[in-house]
Amino acid sequence: MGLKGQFQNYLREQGLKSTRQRDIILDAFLEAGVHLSTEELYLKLRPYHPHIGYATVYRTLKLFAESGIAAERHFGDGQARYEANSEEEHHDHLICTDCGKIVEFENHRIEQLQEQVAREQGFCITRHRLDLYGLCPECQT
Amino acid sequence: MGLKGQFQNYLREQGLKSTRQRDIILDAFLEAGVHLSTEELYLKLRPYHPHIGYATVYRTLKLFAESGIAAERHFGDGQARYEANSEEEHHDHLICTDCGKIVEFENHRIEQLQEQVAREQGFCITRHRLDLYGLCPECQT
DNA sequence: CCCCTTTTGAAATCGATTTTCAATTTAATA
DNA sequence: TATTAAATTGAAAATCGATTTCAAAAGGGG
Repeated sequence: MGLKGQFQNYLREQGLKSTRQRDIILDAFLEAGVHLSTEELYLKLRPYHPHIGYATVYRTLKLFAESGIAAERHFGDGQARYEANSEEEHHDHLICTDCGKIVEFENHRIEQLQEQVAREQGFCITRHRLDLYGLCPECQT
Repeated sequence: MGLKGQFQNYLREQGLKSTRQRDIILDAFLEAGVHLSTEELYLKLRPYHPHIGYATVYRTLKLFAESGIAAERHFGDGQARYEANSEEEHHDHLICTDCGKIVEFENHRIEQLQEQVAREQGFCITRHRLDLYGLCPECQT
């Protein structure tokens, strides 16, 4: 099942309603790719759907996060960003501190080591974040 | 040289002044251990030094970060936190999502793998953050 | 001590986030 | 299909932490 179905399920389970706005916002969100802020998504929508308010975009993104189809992230620029949780697979980020480019990666061995570290401390991990900040190839003068 | 000396050096180099407030705030900061927010440090100081304003604490913590003796961190609760940079050694965090407890750890192998991943993408890493969120032993019912 | 620069503290401002509230929409039920 | 209760919407207001302003105070070299 895709993220759209997953979201519909969540709405049903919670007794929430499926609305035109939520459909539009979800489509735009998925289409946009990753790492949109509330404001960016709002501005992207406005030309086509000027009737959709900022508060609705804000609330809908929160709802995406609650439903598990998206995750809220903070990359240090003071704005929350959301990324779609494409089934199962998790990814971490390489962030260029010069141009802001974000590259995703995955490394199973690192994840294993994280589990091991947590186990040693008696922790049970539910999620993690690993961000590597530096310069991308283009920005290394 | 300790962090205090390092900070005094920084002030001298930059032509900034050493003040009573900065000394008091630095002492309280170092004594408190890690991970204080501006507000927490301000409240901690207030009973003993009611004359020190919030803005001064705020500015002084920023200054600690600039001088390199502290680092600004965000753990997702919307508040910036500062931790002392005890010489050289870097550490990552295990964060309990229930009680908020923060445990530090270090794993050289993970750092090596991070370097490797970055190299593969052509990135040159300057810093990273690795936070593991989950339940601490006490909070696992 | 003088003077210039930096710092301080209270209050104002800022920008993002979150809430409020009346009007509207959804969807279950009759 | 009409009714109705509950959820949603959008604009505006409120909130929250972070940051700046500005006049008064303090540091520190000469």
